[in-house]
Amino acid sequence: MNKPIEELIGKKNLSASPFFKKVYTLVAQIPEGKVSAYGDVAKALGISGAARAVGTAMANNRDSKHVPCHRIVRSDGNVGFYKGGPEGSMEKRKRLMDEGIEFLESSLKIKNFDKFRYKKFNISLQEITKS
DNA sequence: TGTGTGACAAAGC
DNA sequence: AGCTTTGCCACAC
Repeated sequence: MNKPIEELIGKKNLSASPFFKKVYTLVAQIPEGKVSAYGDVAKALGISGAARAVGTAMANNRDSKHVPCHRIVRSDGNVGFYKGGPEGSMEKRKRLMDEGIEFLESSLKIKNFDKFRYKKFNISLQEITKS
């Protein structure tokens, strides 16, 4: 038997689990030119302490075409990791800059984080409730 | 059931 | 302003 592709590329198939599906649904709402923190997403789901779990969800995102995981950053304005780890941080920064996000000079930190921060997620009761 | 993992966060220094 | 420490959570095995 061949190994599943997920294993070959270093990702596991977490995207099917309920929690991650909800996360992806929210992240998909973030418009271009806006960013949100891992913790913001967790909070929107009513699990304010699950920032770390949101990070896990991003690391295992299978559908970057519809789930703009580069728009999820750290609560202090640092871009955080991308595409599996710190190697991707610069690319993440570039992608965000291309969308109009401003950065501090030679830094991975967003300037005026507040100004670009998106928190108003639309959550239907259904999405939360459905286990 | 219990343990280990990680793209985090807030507090402490 | 930049560490380190400690707490957190969902999920895989």
